Amino acid sequence: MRVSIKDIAKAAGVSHSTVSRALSDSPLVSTETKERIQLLAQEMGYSPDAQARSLVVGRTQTLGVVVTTIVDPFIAEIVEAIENTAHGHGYSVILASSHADREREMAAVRMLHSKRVDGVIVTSSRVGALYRDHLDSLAVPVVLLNNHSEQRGPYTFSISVDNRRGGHIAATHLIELGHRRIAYVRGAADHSDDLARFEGYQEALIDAGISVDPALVVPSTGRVGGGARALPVLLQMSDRPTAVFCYNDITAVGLLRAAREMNVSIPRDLAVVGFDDVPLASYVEPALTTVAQPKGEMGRRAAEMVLELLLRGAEDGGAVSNVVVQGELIVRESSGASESLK
Amino acid sequence: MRVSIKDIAKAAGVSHSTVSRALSDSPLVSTETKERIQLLAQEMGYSPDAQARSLVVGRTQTLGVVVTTIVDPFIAEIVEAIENTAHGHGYSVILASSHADREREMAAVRMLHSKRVDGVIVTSSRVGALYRDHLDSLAVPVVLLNNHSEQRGPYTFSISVDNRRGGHIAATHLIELGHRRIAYVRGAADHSDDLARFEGYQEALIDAGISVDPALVVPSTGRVGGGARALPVLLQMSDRPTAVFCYNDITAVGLLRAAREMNVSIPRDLAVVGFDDVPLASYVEPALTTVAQPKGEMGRRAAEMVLELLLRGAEDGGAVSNVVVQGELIVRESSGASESLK
DNA sequence: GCTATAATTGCACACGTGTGCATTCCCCTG
DNA sequence: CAGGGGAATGCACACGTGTGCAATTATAGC
Repeated sequence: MRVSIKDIAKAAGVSHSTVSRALSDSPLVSTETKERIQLLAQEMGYSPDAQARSLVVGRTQTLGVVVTTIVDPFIAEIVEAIENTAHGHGYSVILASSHADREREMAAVRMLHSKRVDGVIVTSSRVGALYRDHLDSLAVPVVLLNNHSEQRGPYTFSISVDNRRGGHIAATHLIELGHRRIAYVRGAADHSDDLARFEGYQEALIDAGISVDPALVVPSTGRVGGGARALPVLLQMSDRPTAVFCYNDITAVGLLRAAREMNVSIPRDLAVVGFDDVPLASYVEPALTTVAQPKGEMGRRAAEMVLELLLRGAEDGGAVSNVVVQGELIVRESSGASESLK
Repeated sequence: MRVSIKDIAKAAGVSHSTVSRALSDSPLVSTETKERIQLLAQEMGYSPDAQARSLVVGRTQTLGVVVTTIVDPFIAEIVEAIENTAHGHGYSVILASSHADREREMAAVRMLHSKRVDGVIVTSSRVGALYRDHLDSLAVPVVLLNNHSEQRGPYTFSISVDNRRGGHIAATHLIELGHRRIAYVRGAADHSDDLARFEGYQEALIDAGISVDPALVVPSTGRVGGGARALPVLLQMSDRPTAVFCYNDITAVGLLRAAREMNVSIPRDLAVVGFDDVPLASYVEPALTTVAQPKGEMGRRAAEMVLELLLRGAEDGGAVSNVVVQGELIVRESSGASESLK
């Protein structure tokens, strides 16, 4: 049988109130009884019931995390950081995968609501207006990570990477290596991330006095196959590019693989830069130059933001502002020394 | 303000008991009031409090999952499967990372205990006797995934891959390709997984009438660097092996990378087989032949096992037996057509 | 119309914990 | 010695939900 404070109270010959106070180290209990009760609790194998406690104090010390899938190493790293900082503040994490399915996303929110989580973090979801309302109905602070809508509700805040600046950094890197004909392989059609990275790429070219050639922009899918199919398109151009910036690492990896099969030497024939810094990027051959998203930082700051909102009380959230974090260029082999231009 | 069944009761002019029954669709309530109350509940935005409910029914509909780190894609895939089947049965998952740290492992168990999870799944932890006792003190079914101790407590059950058979399959594959001098690169020194795979490897050789040459067994670390360092050792042997079975994929990947730098052609000069089937295995060049652990199946069965134990009642767990799942050989390029022998 | 029975609803308690308030006891001070 | 005050403890209620039992009402059978 599970032991409650009442059992301890009976064993110690005091009321359950005294036990409750003794275990929370209240100054209202004499030192000796406090020690006696604490010892007794340990002997009897007492474990406090978090449910009962949170029922009365109104807090569960629990954060809800909604992901599309935990299998994505990118997301996993964020969740890891969230779990770590949550743990550091005495919070635990309840996980829900949505699989980008509207129905499951709703179910997840309902579940988190019922479990009375103190706050929610949602990663990489395409948060529609409807879903956002649903989130707001939790009446609990919500932090959106890399979401694709800029809206902000009374309870929702966001953290996202500066895609435009990231695109700028990537293109500038190639420009500084001496490239002037730089292609861009796009992501999925309606993706706002893609748009921002593309804009950054264009700005970098303009800043360097290079005119933007629409012919160098090839549409793709954001997946491995898309990257592979993009390479021949680049090679068949009349005035070939000497470098390419890919929407994301996965696209770049597909392109790299195609390059090997077609005997195109990277970076001698074509310099390649990706985006995200997935684990694979450093394992691939040649290792991929990329703009790293600070996943750990994003997870950590998301958790910290929720915790701060919890401290202030949700209604005072006005003082907390959305956060934009910066990506970092990681130079590896695929952008190389650019021998082709020397 | 959050709305409870009492609020609904007041609005409907009935007692809270009737509301409770109406919402759980009890036959004790007339159809019309049932409908009226359900409608009212929806209008008022009612969300049941899972805490309060589980306080009285004694179940939280929650599973605790303890992992070393969620960043490991191997573990992530298992957790994904657990979350999916748990969700399918109306359970949610609370996640705790231990980082292989004894202190955090203990903290995780304490936390799960307080949160009153109905069951626990622990992946890839080196469960010491002390820790096992700690787990048993939860008085809740516990399933250990790929744990390294065979012990079984009153509440603990286990699911693990058949490492011995996996090693046998890997070695047999190489033998069938015509190899007779097959090396084995070991894992970390005290790892029981390594031992079992090694035994399977030896048995396969013996079954094929090939004598086991201790010189062909090289110690390593189970990490990338260890695999890289193992290659020169193999090459410097007087009677060189034509194939090598590595303790795990990571070791094999390190070896592959070293091979590229040393201009050793895989699989022409050396056939390579790994173990685990990490995502990287299919991306690496040449793609790695490996023995896949059925991660999805393991996660799913772990969750199902816990749920079944929950149904039977924990004390009747005697009828549930530990499970051993089989790995599957996935032939890719690194074991190739073995041209070197023709 | 009366009674037996079924249908519907409310009362009261339980789950385990926290906390405001009253109570008791003791010691100190005037 | 009386009174005041502080320290320590218990009482009782609250949190939101489920449920056994009693109470009330409606229905049916005669």
